[in-house]
Amino acid sequence: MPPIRTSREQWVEQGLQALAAGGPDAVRVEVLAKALGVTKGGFYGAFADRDALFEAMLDTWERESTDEVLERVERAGGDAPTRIRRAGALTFSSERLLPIDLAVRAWARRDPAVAERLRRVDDRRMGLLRELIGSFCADPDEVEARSLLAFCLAIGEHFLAAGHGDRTRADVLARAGDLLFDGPAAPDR
Amino acid sequence: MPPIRTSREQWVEQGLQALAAGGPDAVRVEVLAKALGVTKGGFYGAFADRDALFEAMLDTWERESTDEVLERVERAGGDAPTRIRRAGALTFSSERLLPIDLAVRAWARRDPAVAERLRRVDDRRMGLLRELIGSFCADPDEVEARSLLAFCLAIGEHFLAAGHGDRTRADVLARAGDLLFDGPAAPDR
DNA sequence: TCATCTGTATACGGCACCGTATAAACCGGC
DNA sequence: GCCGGTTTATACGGTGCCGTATACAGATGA
Repeated sequence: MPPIRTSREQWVEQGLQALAAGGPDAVRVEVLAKALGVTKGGFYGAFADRDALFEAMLDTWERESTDEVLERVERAGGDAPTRIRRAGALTFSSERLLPIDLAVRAWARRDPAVAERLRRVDDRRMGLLRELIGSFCADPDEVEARSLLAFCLAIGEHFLAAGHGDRTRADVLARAGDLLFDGPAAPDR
Repeated sequence: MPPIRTSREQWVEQGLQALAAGGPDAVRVEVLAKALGVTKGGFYGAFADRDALFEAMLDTWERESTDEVLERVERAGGDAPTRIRRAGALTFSSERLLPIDLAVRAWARRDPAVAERLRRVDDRRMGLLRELIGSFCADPDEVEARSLLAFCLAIGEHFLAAGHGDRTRADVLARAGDLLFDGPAAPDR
């Protein structure tokens, strides 16, 4: 028996790249096949149909975005702030995960099944943020508000087109992070 | 000569609704025609092609999102905080503008021409935020950081799926707004 | 009333894509 | 070498959509 020339994983990976670049409407079986250097002939041996590919893509994304990130973070250890920053970096500085994440977010606005998966992922991330911020902020309401602000900053930043005059986006982000991750009576710096 | 039965404005409006509901890929000439109760026959008298409709849609969106909002805000008057809150409400509490805004944001990530328009719109909005926050915060770097946080909160909130336990999203948003729109030495509440 | 002008319905060719069917290419085991 | 099973190339029918061409309908102005 010949080895599998194009595995399910390859189709999923190519599908995720297409999703990141052009949204779910850009995930076309024949286009993926061309990108893989084959025709669509083999696709329907690995997947029942296009929807089955979507399911597999979302499975992969969900696992990579939560379990794999958290596992790596826990293995590396460190205190709460360190762990959180590492988790954020693994997700939102990832050349691979970030564009997929943003595409899934836009997709979730018009597909309830995607929205439910995103909710599972985001709930775990919010849990981490609460853990970090709760380590220096006592008021639970304020912990929740700061966590939401931090999460919205990490996501919304990529959907915002405004400039900042002389400053760079990185400068402003750094300062915003200081505001969020300092206690309420922080001295001016 | 018969009156125009389906005006450019009607095509644009239907196109914006489709954009809001399903992204640019959902803006299909024949689908819009069916929604308007006509066939696509008349479309190509009003627009050269589908791209011309996109241009007109973005023109309308850009004008409604900036000039019309700002004009109404200035006409209503009030101090800086009042004007800003009114501008935010007109945009992000609008059943009409909000979904279009979010769709344009996702679209801008893969179309440079859309990204440039969004930048013009966002720059004006950031200008307003600086004006509000500058009215009670002296440090320009902090003004910029708080403005970015506020803008990211307004946008990112709609791309975030996480829940907040017993609290409602509105509760958490209100508390986050307090954090942003109070001075740095705000007393606990 | 009739010519005319304008927006529309309809029909068409073309393209991209989905999912199926079938046959050929391929490799491990005999 | 040959077999058997698996993967793939190719061809096909079907669908949905774009943009064009053409004919029709209805209001307007002579």
